[in-house]
Amino acid sequence: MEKDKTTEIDVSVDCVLFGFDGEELKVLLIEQKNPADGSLSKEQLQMALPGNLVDTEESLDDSAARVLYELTSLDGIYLKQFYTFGDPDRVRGLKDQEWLRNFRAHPERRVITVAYYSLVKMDEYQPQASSFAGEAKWVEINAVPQLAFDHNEIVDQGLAALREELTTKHIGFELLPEKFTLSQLQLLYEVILDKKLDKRNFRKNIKKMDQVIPLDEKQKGVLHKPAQLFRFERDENEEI
Amino acid sequence: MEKDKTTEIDVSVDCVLFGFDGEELKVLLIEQKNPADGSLSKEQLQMALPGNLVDTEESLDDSAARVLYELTSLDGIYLKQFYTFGDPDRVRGLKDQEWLRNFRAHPERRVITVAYYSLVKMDEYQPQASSFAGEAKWVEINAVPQLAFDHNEIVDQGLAALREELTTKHIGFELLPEKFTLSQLQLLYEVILDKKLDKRNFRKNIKKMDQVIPLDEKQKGVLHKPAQLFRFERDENEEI
DNA sequence: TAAGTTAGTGTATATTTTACACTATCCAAG
DNA sequence: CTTGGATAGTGTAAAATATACACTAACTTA
Repeated sequence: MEKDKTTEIDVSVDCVLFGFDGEELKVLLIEQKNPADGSLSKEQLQMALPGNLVDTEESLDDSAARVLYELTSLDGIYLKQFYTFGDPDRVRGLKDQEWLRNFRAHPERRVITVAYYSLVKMDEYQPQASSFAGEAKWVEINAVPQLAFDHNEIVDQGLAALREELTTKHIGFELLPEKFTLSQLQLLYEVILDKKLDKRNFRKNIKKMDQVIPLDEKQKGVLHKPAQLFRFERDENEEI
Repeated sequence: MEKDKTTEIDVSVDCVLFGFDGEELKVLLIEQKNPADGSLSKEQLQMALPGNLVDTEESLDDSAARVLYELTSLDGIYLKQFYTFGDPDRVRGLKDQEWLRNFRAHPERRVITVAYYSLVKMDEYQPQASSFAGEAKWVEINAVPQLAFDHNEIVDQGLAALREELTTKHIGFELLPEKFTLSQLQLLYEVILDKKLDKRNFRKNIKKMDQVIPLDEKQKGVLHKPAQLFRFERDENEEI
């Protein structure tokens, strides 16, 4: 009698894509270009995280990678599941947000979303004419507007997860160009953690991890003492 | 054209229920009593984690609490989401496990599961004639047999999450009776972390958290020096 | 009252974290 | 070619934290 049950629930993934432009930490958000019914004024337009329904034969990780790829054409990017959001009314029944529901889910069904965050080198990123029917924009993390659904909460938790992972596993390199200086790296840490760090202590810490490798090369064309360049070497046993 | 999509995916929750009997760390597993078709020999019987499909109007957290309640009649228990497992074939298509699918999902649909772990005081636990059609058993964590689906992986990751949370947030008290001695608490830590701890250092650590409150009461009826009893006081800003 | 058993306690050492300031090197401008 | 502006790069002392370690106290039972 319990046989052949199904749930009336849709499953999506959402990605909190972090990027760093050398100064500020940003999040990639998408925006509806032309609301289908024209009923939304400029003010009512809301941005949202890139996300999509999970395909029937696709793992959650693959689905998140697909969302990321469709948006950025980037592949092999650091991508990590951090939480699943599943309140019954987190998506359904929000009158203002018809346009978003249109490409996300059946209007009668609730949707739970498995959230990932991802670190993208902004210089490699190519905005893509979207399968999301929206325009992608980098938004400074402290200037994220009110988003659709519960996406503000997802961004907040994603940032918390990023901070945690940055301090314990030092994943920050993923956001920098191939060759970087220690000052650039420090600035990245400071921006993500939102606090100043001590230069000498920071360098001590970084140098005792042996994934940071000095190159035979210095910064060029700067109007001050040029810094040593470094590259990051991934751990053997690490997946992406 | 992307409108009215739905996913062909079922959503369940699974709970890794940890219990401590004063000596060993245990996990609650359920076992099928009478395979419907009688085709499964003793050897083929597999145990599984308690879990269930998420109801249409129920949040994921509520769903996990319900599974826990249906199994133990316990309420207000520490319960934490730790990961969502969603490989396309993690449930569907496993021939040996028809009986489990019978009460879990439609045989044609894949199911993703949001995994929670939970800490249960074993002395308060009352095994319940099950809505799971199976018998519940506490199994020592190091003696967990091969389980159904990907449930061994879920147990492993649940244990890892428990360890993490124990060391950072000291949630272990949830597993002990109301009044406990520091030796009992230390043993609990040792069993979960699977390593010996230094008695004096452990006590120093515990005593500098001010959630552990000494009572005016000592152990009775033991054949050695009776220990001071303590109780745990929850943080103000903590949810369950 | 002696033997068995676990409770309970402090100190010295090692390790990790923090705080802190000056010299070096490049570029551009005068 | 000298000076000023800018960031790079470096070491040490003090504080805080973590570790290692062994004996006395209190109860029960024989």
